[in-house]
Amino acid sequence: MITLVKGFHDILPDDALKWSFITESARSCLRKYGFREIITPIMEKTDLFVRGIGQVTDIVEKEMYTFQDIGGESLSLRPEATAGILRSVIEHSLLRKEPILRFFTIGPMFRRERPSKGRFRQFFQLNAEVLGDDDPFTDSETISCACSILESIGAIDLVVEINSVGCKNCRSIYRDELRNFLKRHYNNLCQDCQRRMETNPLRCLDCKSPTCNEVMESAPVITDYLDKSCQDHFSDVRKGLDILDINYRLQPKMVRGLDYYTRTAFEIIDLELGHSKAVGGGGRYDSLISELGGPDISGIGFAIGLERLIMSLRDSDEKFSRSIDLYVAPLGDETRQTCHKLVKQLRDAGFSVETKNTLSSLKSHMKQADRAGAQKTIMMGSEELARGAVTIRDMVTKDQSQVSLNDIIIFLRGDGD
RNA sequence: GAGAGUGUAGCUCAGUCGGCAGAGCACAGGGUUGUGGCCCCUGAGGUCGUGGGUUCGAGCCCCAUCGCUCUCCCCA
Repeated sequence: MITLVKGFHDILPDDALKWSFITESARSCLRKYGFREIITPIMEKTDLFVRGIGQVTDIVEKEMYTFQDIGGESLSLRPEATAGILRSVIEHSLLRKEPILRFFTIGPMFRRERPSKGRFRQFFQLNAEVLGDDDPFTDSETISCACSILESIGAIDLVVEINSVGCKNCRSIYRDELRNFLKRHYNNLCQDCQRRMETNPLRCLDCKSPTCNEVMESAPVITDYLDKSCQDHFSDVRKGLDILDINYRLQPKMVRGLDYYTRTAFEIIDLELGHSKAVGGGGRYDSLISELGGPDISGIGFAIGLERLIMSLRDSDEKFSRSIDLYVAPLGDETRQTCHKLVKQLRDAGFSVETKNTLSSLKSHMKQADRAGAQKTIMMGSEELARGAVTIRDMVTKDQSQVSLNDIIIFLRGDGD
């Protein structure tokens, strides 16, 4: 038997119902916020991610699916969506057609991490980006959009953790301060942090090693090093969140896994799901667009992982039960041709229809109709065939009617919606 | 990468002291010659993860190996 690739997973039909519920809820929510869908390839040139995400991030260092194409070019499966969207926007000069863009995409991302509950190597993300608008209210509006999406699929107890990681200037001042601090505590740091101290000191802040944690208690925090404009921006974002009644708390030590974030950074945590696990996160990026060759404008975006949301939905919910309009049960060999045709006519008329072509007993047809969640079952045996009629059974009320072949569609439409 | 757990029917899992391979659910047929869900009966379904060893005899004991799950970690 050939099995799944480790860390990859199938979405089987029962879960696929939840999947479409989530993506459809999200789409309708995103449309309300003015986002339009964009679909970019799952593979890009490796350099896009190296330049976009940052060379020394964990993702680029050891988690990308990177390989050499036959032509010798290095390609990678996308570990996140933003870089690809920006590449596309820049490549097609979309920002010349309109100054502000709101795009979203839903699709698979790939990271070669260790799989665990709700964490996979191929995972689906919903990703939304606002480009060309750095007003603080755009930040709070975007965060509010992310919360709305989660609420539309049933999340009740959300809290937004928010921080400002500053612009390039204040961050470089802070980074030096932090590095000085880390040097003084070098011996108490874990190996990773000793290395990260030079390459990417901010990552030390959310190191989970207990000793590092202790050290970090007294570390300087970024919010004390923000310049005037970053401070103002951050405080206006918070004002926006207050206006929109969004439940948030400040998290001065939060940093993101990707290097490109500046100023606003946030994670959304579903307290209901427990484990203080983030169901989404994102932030603002001031220079990413220009670094990728686009105009010097700012953007903000967020990502929501879908697997955990699917897990949080209940199987028993009626929304996720199998259902079709009609089941057609031909009884006896002589009715099969007429039924074969009838099924096609019903489908052409817009009904979802199942049947079983193999000759079988009525009992077996009924079981199949029940399993398929048919609203009505249409039966035809030799008697009905002779009269040019069918028997239609309502599977809920058990009422049965004799209906002439010519009147079936009228009967079904008059009876239903 | 570190730690722990677990592999037996399609699924969830029992399997006592080493002695014929089991249950529930699901599936198929019947009870009901043309009526689903509930009930009853019957049936089909197994390389006990894999390879070796001990033994008259191994699902069970020993060794090796592989897979999966969870935790740490990292994130979304």
